[in-house]
Amino acid sequence: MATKEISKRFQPELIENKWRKNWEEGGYFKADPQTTKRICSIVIPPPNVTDVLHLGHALNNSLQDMMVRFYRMNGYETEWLPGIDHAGIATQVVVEKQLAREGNSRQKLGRDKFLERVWEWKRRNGANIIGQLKMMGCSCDWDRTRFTMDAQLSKAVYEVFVHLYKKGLIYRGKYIVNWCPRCRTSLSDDELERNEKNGKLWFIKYKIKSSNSFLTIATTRPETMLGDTGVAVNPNDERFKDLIGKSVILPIMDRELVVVADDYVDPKFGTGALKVTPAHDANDFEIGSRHNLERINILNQDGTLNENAGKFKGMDRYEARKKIVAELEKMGQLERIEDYMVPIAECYRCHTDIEPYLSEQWFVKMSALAKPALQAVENGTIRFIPEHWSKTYLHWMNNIRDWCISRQLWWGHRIPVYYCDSCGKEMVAHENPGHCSGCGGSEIHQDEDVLDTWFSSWLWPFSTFGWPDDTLELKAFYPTKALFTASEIIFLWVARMVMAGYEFIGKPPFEQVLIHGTVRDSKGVKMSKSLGNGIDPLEIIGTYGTDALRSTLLLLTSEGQDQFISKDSFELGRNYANKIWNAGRLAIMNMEEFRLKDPHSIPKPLDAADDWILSRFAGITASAKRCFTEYRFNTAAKILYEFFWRDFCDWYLEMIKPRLYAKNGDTPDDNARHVLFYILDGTLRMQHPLMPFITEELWEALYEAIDLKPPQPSLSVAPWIDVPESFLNKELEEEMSAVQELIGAIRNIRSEMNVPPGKPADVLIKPSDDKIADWIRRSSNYIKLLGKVGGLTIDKSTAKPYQSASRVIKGAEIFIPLAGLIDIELERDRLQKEFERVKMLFDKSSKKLENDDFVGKAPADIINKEREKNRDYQERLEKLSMNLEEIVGW
RNA sequence: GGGCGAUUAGCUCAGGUGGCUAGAGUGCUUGCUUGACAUGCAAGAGGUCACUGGUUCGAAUCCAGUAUCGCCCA
Repeated sequence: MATKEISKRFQPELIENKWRKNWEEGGYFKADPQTTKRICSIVIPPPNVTDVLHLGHALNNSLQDMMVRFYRMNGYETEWLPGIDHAGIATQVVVEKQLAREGNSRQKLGRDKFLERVWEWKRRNGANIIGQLKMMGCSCDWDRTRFTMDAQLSKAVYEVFVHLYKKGLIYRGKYIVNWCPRCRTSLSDDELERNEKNGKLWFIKYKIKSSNSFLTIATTRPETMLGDTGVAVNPNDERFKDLIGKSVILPIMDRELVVVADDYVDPKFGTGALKVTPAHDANDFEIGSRHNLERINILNQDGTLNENAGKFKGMDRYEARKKIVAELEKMGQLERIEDYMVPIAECYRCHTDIEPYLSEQWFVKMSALAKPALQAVENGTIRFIPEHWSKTYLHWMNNIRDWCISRQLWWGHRIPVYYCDSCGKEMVAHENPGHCSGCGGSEIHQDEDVLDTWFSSWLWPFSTFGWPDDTLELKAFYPTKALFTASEIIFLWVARMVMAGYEFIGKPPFEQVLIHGTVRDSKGVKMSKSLGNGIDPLEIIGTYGTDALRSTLLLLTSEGQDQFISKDSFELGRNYANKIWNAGRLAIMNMEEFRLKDPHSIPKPLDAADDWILSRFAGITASAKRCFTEYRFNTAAKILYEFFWRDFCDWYLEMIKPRLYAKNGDTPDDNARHVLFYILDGTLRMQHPLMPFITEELWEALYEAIDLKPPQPSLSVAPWIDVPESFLNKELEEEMSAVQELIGAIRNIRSEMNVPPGKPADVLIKPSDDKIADWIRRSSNYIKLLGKVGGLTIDKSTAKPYQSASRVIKGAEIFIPLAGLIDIELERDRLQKEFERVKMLFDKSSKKLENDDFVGKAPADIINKEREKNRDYQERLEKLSMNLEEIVGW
C-alpha cells in the first residue's frame, strides 16, 4: 500500500530491533551440516571474554558479515560460528581487581571458589559480547556459540596435550621466561609492551684475579650482578684477547668469574665486556648455556631478592639496586654513571616491569610442527591478503622458537600432568588417573599451572565443530574458507592454527587469511581501553545506526590499510543510509495502483534512461561480485555506493520523474515503474551484505507497496542480484555519458552566467557529426529536463548567436544566447583558460604521435585512442579560437 | 640492528596486471527549501602524485637509493 507514511529521515532506531528479532526467530543463519549445497564456513576470531567490543571488532565483524551474507545470498550453506575466548591473564586480573575492591583476594577465596567467581563473571560479560555482536547485525549461527573452556573444547585441549606429550613434543624445562612479579605469572613475548625509559648505565670495576688492574663492565641493571657467573667479551676484540680464560672477582660477592669469548658481545656497547647473569637475562642464559656457566637465581617470584642475594635478601629489586650501587661506590668500584635510554618490557595488563626469570615451565617443540605450516604458505595452499603478510609469517616460521605454554594462573585449562606423592612419577592423562601407574599409590596431585590461552585458541577452527569427536559439523565445515584478523596476531594465533590444523586434522584450517588494518583515532593512535581514545560502536549505533557504522567502516577501510577514524566519520554512512531511505521513499510513494506479477520480466521497448540504468546495473553487479569473491570488500562497497548515489539517484531517478508524476491526467508510465522496482529491488539485494537493516526494511516495504508477497521470508535469505548480461549496452552507455557531459556544460554556463535556477534558457547545440546529433536528439527531453532548457535547437549548421555563452565539449558546441546579460570578461577568461588547457593536452598528444618509438612500439589500440584524442583536441581548439575571436566583436 | 608498510587536493583516503585530461568523501566558495532526501541538489576553486636516479615509446603505478613517519622482530 503506497498510502503508508514514510518518514523523510531514516530513523534506524525504529527498525533495527524488529529485524534482529525477526532474523533470530526465523533461524536464517543456522547452517545444516547435511546440506547438499556448497558450503561457506568461517569461525569468528573469538573476542576475549574481558572485552567490550571496540571499533576494531566492529570492522573485523563487519567484514566477516559482509562476506557471509554475500555467500548466503548466493546459494551457499553458510556457517559463521561465533564464540568467545577465556583470556586467561586478562580475565583473572579483572576478577582479582574486583575482589580487591571487596577487600578480598583469590588466595583468601581458594582456587575453587575463585573459579566460581570467574565463571560467574564470564557468564555476564560473555552474554554482553554476544549481545554486541547481534547489535552489529552479525549473521552468526548463534546456536553454535562456543567458549574456549566449554567441555568439548576442553576435551580437545587435553587430547592435544596428551598427543603432543606422547609424541615427545612437550617437555618441561628451566628457561628464562618473562615474569610479571605482580601477576606472578610468566608472559609470552607477545604479552609484553616494550618501551624505552630514561635510565643509567653503571660502569662497575671487576678486579682481575692475580693482578692489580680492573676490568670495567657496563650494565643497566647493577642489582643482577649478584647473580653473575661469568664475563663475556667478543673473540675478535683485541683489547681483551689476553683475558679470555682468566678470572675476575665479582665485587661484594667475591665470586670468581671466568672470562669467556662469545660472538654475541657487541664490542661497541659499553666497555665491550659483558657481565653474564644466566638466570636473569635471556641472552645471558644462551651465553651461559654455550659456556656451561652456573645459573644463580637471586629473585623470588614477587620481585624481592632471595637467599642467594646474601645481605640483600628480602629487599625489593629496585631498592636493592640503590643499595648495591651505593656500596660499590663506597668500595670505589663504581667507575662512572652515564645516562642511557633503557629498553623496558612491561606487563601488558598491569604495566609492572617484567623480570627475566628462570623457572620451570612446559614447552612445545615447534620445529616439526612448523614444517607443513611453512609449506602451506610457500606453495600457496594458504594465501594471505594482502599477500605481503606471508613474508612476515614465513620469517617467523623459519625462526620459530619453542612455545612456553604454562601460565602461573588459576583461570584456564589446568595442565593435565599428575605427580605421585609417593614415588614422584609424572603422569599425563585426559583425567585424573586416581592412582599412580608406577607404585600404585593413591596420593597424587595435579600440576598447579594452567595452559596458555592460545593453547586452546589454536584449536578453534576444529574444536568448535566437535573435534576430537568425529562429527557431521567437522566434516561439513572444516576447513573454513577464510580467517579475518589484524596483523598483531599472525604469530600468536594464525600461525599456530595452521600448525594445529595440519598436526591434528591433516588439513589447513582455512584457505585465505585476510589481514585488515587497525582502526586508529584521528591522530593516528591505536584505539585502546587504557588510552581511553576508543570509540564505542554501540554509541555510534545509537547516534547513527548500525548500517551507518558498518558502511562507514567498510567504505573507509581500504584493504589492509590502517584507518584514522573519528566519531564524525560516521556521518558518511548515515548520509548514505539516508540516501537509500529516500530513494526507497520516492519509489514507494509512486507505486500507487501499480501491480506487478514478475518483477524480473522487463518489458520492451524501454526509454533510453531505462536501458541505460539496466546496462550500468549489469556492469556494476558483475564487478561487485568479482570484488566480493576476491575479498576486496572495500572496493565492492565503493562500487555499490557510487552506483547507487551517482547513477541511480542523481541520473536515473531525475530522468524518470516526469514519467512517474504523470501530469495532466495521464497515468504514470508503468515501464518506468517496473524498471524502478527492478533496480531498487536489485540494489537492496546487492547492498544487503553491507547494510542489512535498512535494505531489509525497504525491501519488505517495496513489495508491500505493490501488494506482492516478498519471494523469500527475509532479504537475508533472498538471492543476491544476477543481472542478465544481455542488459549490457556499451554504446548506449557511451551515448548517455556524452549526454551527461552536455548537460553538465549547460549547467555550467547557467551557473557561471548567473542564469536564475528557475528560468528556462534557450540552448543551441551544434553537433559535429550525425552520430552525435542523433544521440542528442534522442535525449533531448532529458537535456531539457536536467539542464532547465526552454527552446532546444540541434543543428549541425547552427551559427553562434550574438553575445551567447559557449562551451565546447567532445563532438559538440553549445550556445546559450544571453544578449545584454552576458559577462563578456568572464566568458573570455573562461574560454581563454580552456583554450590553454586543451592546447597543452594537444601539444602533449601530438608530441607522442610524432614519436616514432611510440607509434612503432605501443599497442595498436593505445595508438588509435591517442589519435582519436588528438583529433578531438584539435577540433576543440579550432572551435574555441573561433569563439574567442567572435567575442572581440561584442 | 633486521624486516615490513606508508608518503597523492586543507583533512581522511582511492587509484588489481604501467597508456590519466590523477578521482572520492569531507572542508572551502557560489547559487538553490525545485512535489525522495538541506543527512540534500547544482556549479566552482584546490594536486610539479615526498625527493633523486634508473627501466620503458610511455611511470602516481615497476626498480634502486635518500628523507620523513608508522608497525613488527631483536
